[in-house]
Amino acid sequence: MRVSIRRADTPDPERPVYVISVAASIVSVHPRTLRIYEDAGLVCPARTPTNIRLYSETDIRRVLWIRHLTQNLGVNLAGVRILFELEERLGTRILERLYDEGADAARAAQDATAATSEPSASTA
Amino acid sequence: MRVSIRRADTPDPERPVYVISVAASIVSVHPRTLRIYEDAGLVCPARTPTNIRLYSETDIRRVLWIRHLTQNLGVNLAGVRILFELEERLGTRILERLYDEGADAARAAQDATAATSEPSASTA
DNA sequence: AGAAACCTGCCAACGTCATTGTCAAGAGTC
DNA sequence: GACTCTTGACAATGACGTTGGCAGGTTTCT
Repeated sequence: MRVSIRRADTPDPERPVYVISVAASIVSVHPRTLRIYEDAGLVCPARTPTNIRLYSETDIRRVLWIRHLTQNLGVNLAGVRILFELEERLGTRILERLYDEGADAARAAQDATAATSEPSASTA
Repeated sequence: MRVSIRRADTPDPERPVYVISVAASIVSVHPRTLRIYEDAGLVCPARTPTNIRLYSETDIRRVLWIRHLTQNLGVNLAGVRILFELEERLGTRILERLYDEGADAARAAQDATAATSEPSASTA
């Protein structure tokens, strides 16, 4: 019957599942960095009733965007905040355009390195 | 009939008029800074046939945006470049929204008085 | 012609930021 | 009970933004 607690059968990207150490290893950053992002208002992971951070897939995706913007495009956290707020205000997926743009630049730059496992354009 | 060389009777904001020292004093920065902005691809002042930079009103406006974004909002030059490219891609005046946003933040920060005529659509 | 301002390129200083890292004391989880 | 989480502080490293100077050369104005 399997009426047990539902696990991966509900692929809700909003569901908070990853504790900070797991989230940090997923996105390959120090847990400290994730806390800094949160202090900067760039990610808002859920909390357990006992105050433990839990990151959802959406949170992870968001962090990957921050990494892409800061590491690949050189934008600082203030710029990331502006872009996020802008996207929210415009209700548009401007980040995807940015990613395409970055991809264009990167491709034009060296063209090598296929296998782009970066934040995929979910496209809704 | 005054068919002489036309001066201020053509208020074309695109016309290159200010040499770098004048432009720098207008926007209150070091000439060095303007050259850095140009190296970063953020402004492209015209040049005389003998290679002297000439800034138009539009260029000045653009530099003032850079100053606003960097000094008031803390965005770095990479972020400014992204925002400029984004605005160009979208064909929208997103910078003005940013300015309103910054004005809102500043007003809300120091002008703690109520009387808010707008129900800022946060809450999500 | 001569002074002043422009050009490019380099270097340097100062403050700030981004990231990682650690240590502490306390609380939650397995 | 051992491990991981919480916040808060402190520090080191590397990079960036801005101003500033200096070199040697060209353009502009008087």
